[in-house]
Amino acid sequence: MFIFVLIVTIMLKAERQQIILNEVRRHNRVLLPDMADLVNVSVDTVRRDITELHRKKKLQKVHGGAISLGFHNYNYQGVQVYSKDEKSIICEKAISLLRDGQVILFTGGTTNMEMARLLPPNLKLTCFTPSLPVASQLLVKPNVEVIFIGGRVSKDSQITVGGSAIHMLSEISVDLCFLGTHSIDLSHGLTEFDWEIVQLKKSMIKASRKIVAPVISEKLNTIQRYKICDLEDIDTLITELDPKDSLLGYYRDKRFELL
Amino acid sequence: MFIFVLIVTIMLKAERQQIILNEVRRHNRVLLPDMADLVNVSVDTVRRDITELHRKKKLQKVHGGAISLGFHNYNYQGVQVYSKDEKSIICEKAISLLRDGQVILFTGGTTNMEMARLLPPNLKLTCFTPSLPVASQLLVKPNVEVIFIGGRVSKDSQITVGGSAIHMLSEISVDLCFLGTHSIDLSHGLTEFDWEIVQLKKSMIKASRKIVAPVISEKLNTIQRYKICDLEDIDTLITELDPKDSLLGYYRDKRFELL
DNA sequence: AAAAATATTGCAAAAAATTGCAAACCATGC
DNA sequence: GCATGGTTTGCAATTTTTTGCAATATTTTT
Repeated sequence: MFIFVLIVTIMLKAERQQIILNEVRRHNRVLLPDMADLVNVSVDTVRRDITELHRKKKLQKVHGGAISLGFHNYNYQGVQVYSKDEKSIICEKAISLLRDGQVILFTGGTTNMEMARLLPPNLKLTCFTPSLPVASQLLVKPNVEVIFIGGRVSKDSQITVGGSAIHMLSEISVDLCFLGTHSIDLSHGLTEFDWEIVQLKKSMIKASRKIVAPVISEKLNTIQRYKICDLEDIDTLITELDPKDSLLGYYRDKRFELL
Repeated sequence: MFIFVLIVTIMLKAERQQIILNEVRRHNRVLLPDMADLVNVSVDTVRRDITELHRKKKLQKVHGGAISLGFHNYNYQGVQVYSKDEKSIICEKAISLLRDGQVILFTGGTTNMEMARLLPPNLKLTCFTPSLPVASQLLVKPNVEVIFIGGRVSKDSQITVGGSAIHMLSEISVDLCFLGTHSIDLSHGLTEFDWEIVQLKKSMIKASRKIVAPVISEKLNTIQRYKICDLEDIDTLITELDPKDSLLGYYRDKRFELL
């Protein structure tokens, strides 16, 4: 004998959209398949619902689901005037250094932001950063815990600087620091044009066991006003060039690793 | 032997509509065929009844049935069109409270974000916030100094939470706090569904001399799981409604200011 | 560069809405 | 009683909406 118990909860479209909207409001970010499961319809239908709610300005439709209107995501498309290839090569090399469970420190800058964007979603990390754009990129990675270094935010760079940030850095110790920089030079080391950011980066160096500097070759052999550290202070230099490239000449004599 | 018992209750139209209306109020939503079954008429008739009740604004007619007006609160067509206007009305009132030189604390949420976006460019403020979206809006204001409250960032809300943030808050004291909230109720006060955010907001209240709560009327008389504070703890309640609006009834008896 | 996930589009079946219409019903007044 | 005009109700034909599916692009991830 078979007993079929079929429980079909018929749901109105309006009701369904209400549930989706509540879920978005509550979690700020929902995935399409989750919603389809929740309200028991196909993903196509949920997609259509989300599209409709998007048209009505009740939420923001994004690839893979929806986010609440208040949820700001930095899309620095404009910044990508840089050759994307060089940057992704560097990021790829940098990401290959990462292992599950590590605690990482990211400075600001477009390279670090791109790197955060390219992090594989399965990588489990704890990331500290004083950069708003970097943080917002990291936030969409499901397995990354983000800890923001607070303090006064510099308008230009969208990085927290100043005593409070430096104090917070003095209390942490991380495995790896990806140190973005504006200029690098054989004799002058790493330099920057903003005094406050230099102070911050000095603290970051102190807080990190290993320093990795991703540097686009354009920045090689340029100098800015203020010094962050010597070449000797960094452990790994990453460029998009072949390590045998002539541009890297004297850098090879240094003790750090060249990728 | 068959016994047919046919009970036909002859029903007046008004009576029928009252039953439908009660059913809607009780269940928040009804399906058209169910109603036809309940009141023993064709679906066409019920449809006509619902259309009529919809015209009279007693319920909301939707495809396949009807939903109660209270239920979809902040969802439905008419409401959401105004949603942005409501928010700007609130923001305008809130911004009118600000003076040059003040030190302000913004929580997260869409209202605070919108408010940050609408700040007049000439206003000179120092703003603390644990919210990434709010911070990024504040950053484009030339005369606003932004200080970010650091700590672990909650993925859902893009707000820093946890001990570090609370500690940082314990060291500051500001003039005004714009306290966003999910729900407000006469007897339950301000409530929220996320425990960590509640803790954070409690700290924010302690750090502020004056508490202003901008609340869209949709959120009035709703309750969430965890309590932030009593109504008595806030100094000003801002809604988009006219202070004489009946919805605000008992709120007028409270000691705080109503805008 | 390949693979996986997500979007888009067109389509068809089912459900629901609309429309026109006629029968039934009600209240008047003759 | 009976005719008149108005309302209500159910029915059927037609149109619209909703929904899932499949084939095809596009985006994201590996």
